[in-house]
Amino acid sequence: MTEADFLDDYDPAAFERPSVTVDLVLLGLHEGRPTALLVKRGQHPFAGQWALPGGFVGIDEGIDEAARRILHDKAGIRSAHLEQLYTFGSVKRDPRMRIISVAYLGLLANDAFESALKETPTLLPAGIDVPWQGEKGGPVEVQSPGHEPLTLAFDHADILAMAILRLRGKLDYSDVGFAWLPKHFTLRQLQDVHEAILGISLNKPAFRRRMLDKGWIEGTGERETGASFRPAELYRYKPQN
Amino acid sequence: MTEADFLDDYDPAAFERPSVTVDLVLLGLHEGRPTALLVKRGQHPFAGQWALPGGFVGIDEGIDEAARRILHDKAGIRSAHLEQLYTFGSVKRDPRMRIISVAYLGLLANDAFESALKETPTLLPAGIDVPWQGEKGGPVEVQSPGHEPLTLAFDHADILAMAILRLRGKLDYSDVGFAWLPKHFTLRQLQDVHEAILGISLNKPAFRRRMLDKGWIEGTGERETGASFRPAELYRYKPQN
DNA sequence: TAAATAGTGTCTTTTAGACACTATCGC
DNA sequence: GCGATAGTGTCTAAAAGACACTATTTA
Repeated sequence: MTEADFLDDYDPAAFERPSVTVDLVLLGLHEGRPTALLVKRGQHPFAGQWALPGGFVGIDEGIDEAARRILHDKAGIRSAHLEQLYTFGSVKRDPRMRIISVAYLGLLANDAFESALKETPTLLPAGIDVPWQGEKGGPVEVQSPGHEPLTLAFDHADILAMAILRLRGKLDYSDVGFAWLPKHFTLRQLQDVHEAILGISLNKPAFRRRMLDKGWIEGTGERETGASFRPAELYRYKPQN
Repeated sequence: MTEADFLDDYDPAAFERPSVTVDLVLLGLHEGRPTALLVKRGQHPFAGQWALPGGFVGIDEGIDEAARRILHDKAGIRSAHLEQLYTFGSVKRDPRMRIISVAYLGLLANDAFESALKETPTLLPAGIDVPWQGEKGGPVEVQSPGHEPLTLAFDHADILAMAILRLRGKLDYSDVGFAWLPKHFTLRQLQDVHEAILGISLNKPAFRRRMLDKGWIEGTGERETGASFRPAELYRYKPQN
């Protein structure tokens, strides 16, 4: 082993180290469409533009742990479906310095989403236009509550687009479709979630068959209340197969 | 904005920074089964055990760039299908210091795989047992060329298991299935690749129909040579849809 | 012509879409 | 009963598995 190899393996101080951050794509279903929670940047670069909430990873903190901490610090949320999305590490992605960012996808149930908005009024619920464009998706458009198009800071538009793609891709072989729903939900609500994520409308009988055949949900025997028409049965997510 | 927020945003020196590395899961099809290229660790920790090839990310180097550099430095390979897999960032994953590692999946065509083995004899081609275990996969067993079970250093067994899962998951909606094949290949070779990755055997007519209907491949009109039986037609991968 | 694999025809099974129909609630 | 939505029956279309059959090459 050469000395260079030795140093490669043993002396990390020989390398200048990048900063590592976590950025969160926090998505909920707001006014019927996928919506992300954004924060406004106060300083340059990208002052005044909207960005994903994020923060530095502490030296004694795992990255998943950091993501949960930032979820709490920036949005006041203690529990959500949180999964790692992708790591963005181009040299120039932050003009100030070298920052490698591990992006996380966070799915917020409606109550968590609304209470985050209420408790942290600086958060912006930005609607996401999800054009169908075949399976592969395409660029997503992010809009202010007044439906004005928004430009995101840094490479955050790429991160957001990747989050939507991931969500779509995992929709029918994982449980992500349930993250936006309360514990008990109707099949129509579940279908609304799928339609919002895919950006298309689905066939009702086929959807019901598919969901029931998967064995992921079970009826509770209870029915929804408050509707001025026939109340639907409430289902619950049944974790294991 | 409080001073703490200001520092959070602007003074990365306030944080001790982790080291960031790239680890490569380099997979080829060797002796009929998925096989990873491993390097032997000379020093503690995990001295004498096998590990994924990896290295530090330079401060002026993007992470994709670092992955390509390490692919070349450690395995002498200049071109391969290389995609980011997942980022591993537990605090204790390296007992010496805080290291966050971005894992990459590299798929090597047969000629690249064999020439890497020849030019870098310290690389070990470790066979991977891929039990079917439903769609979700399970733990993978890694074996030496003599079929002895191997224990991998660090959390590299987890990384490898995730690579296999990724490969399986992407098999029928992406082009990863072609990465292990030469430019021109027979449908039987393509099916062999799929069967090796999935760990099950597939129905021949159904497989052929599916592949041809996808529109991803086209016949070349040429036929394989050297077989002592009816030669199969050679196909090529047709990139765009 | 024998051996071996390439490649196909076709039947069955499964799954998804279409669409109309019935059921059940509040008012 | 009316309006509205829940929930289902059934036909059709598309896709996948099973399996036997034909085709084409070398030796």
